[in-house]
Amino acid sequence: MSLPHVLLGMLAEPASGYELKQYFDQSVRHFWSAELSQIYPALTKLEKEGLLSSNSAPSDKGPSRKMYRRTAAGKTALHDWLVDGPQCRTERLSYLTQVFFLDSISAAHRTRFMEDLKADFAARLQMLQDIEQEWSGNDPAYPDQLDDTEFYRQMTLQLGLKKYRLMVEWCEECLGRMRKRKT
Amino acid sequence: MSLPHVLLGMLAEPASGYELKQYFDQSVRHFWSAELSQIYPALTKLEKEGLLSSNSAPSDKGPSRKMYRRTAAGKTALHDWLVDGPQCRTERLSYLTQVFFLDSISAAHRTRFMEDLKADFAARLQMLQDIEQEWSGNDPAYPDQLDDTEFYRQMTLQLGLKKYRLMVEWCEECLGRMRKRKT
DNA sequence: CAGGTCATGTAATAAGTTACATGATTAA
DNA sequence: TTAATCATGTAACTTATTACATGACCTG
Repeated sequence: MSLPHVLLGMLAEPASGYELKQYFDQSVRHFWSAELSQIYPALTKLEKEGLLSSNSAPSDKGPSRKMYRRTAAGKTALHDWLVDGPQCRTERLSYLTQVFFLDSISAAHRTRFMEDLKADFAARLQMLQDIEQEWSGNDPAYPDQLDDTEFYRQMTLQLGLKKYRLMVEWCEECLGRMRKRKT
Repeated sequence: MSLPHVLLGMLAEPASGYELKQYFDQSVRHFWSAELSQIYPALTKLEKEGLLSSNSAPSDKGPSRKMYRRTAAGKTALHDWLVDGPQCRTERLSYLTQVFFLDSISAAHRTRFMEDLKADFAARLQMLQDIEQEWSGNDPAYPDQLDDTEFYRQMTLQLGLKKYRLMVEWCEECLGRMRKRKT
């Protein structure tokens, strides 16, 4: 039950469903995502529950948009969700189940697998590094003098960077250990 | 579409649905899980597709069990899944979306949140450390002289250990940075 | 006027969780 | 005999993905 809360969080400023999808793709992409076909019904439901209100508004480009804003009840719901403490659902990492059964394929295929995995993590790391470079370059307050809103967002970016660095490192270690065994 | 493949992977040795659930809870719990209500239909479907076969067999304790075994086609399906390369689905980490919006609550609540998060990661780390200690204590081959099957399983354990250590470290860093800002 | 992007939705399917239902066997 | 564990399943619901449908507006 997180998507509704993420939407409530993003609606500190009024926005349309279409815009919210863009926020997803720009800012939280490395730890959450949602399709438009999931966002629109979720917004409708939140409005029905009184956590959001909406009105039609003209757009700069294109047809008129349905702008949603958070109600007082919506703000409370967001607050409650956060104060309730961390939500750690069970992670599901397909690629780790694959590593777990990696003995089922040939040594050559295994090496290939771990190299592909490393490349994938390296690419994700690069994306986050680009974001950080841009952010730190444009904002002298980066990272510890940022205002609260940006400070906590930076914390999630920092974790992403650390994590993907670790993933790449782990892949390299694995490849090294695998090489040693072969000889 | 991973659960069927995980089941195929686990069925290197014949097992019942009930046993497979126990394997889930014992071995891959930190990166995959499944309920019995999901496992049973999945097994039925895999049998219908010819990737598994089954027969009834008496149990040591309790009623008779339906033992599944992997067919040749099942082994091929597992092989293909692995050779096809790493499956990196989009991760969904609720707690990171919460951190992202942490500016919405009071400083005291934020600190509390990060401390709870740290405690959660620390507990998970402890569990994995216990597993490692037992394993390395009982098996002189640990970790680099293990046979292939166990070697690749150990790699997933190693990543878990690294990752949760990093998570705890990140929480501590965050708490430190938050403290500095307050003054 | 054709193709792109802006904009909002529905339908069908897949994946996963929670609750419910049933019954055998065993240990206290 | 009664509670726990062993054992298999169904039903209802939630969450998420993919495909489909529609139409406005803008640029070349």
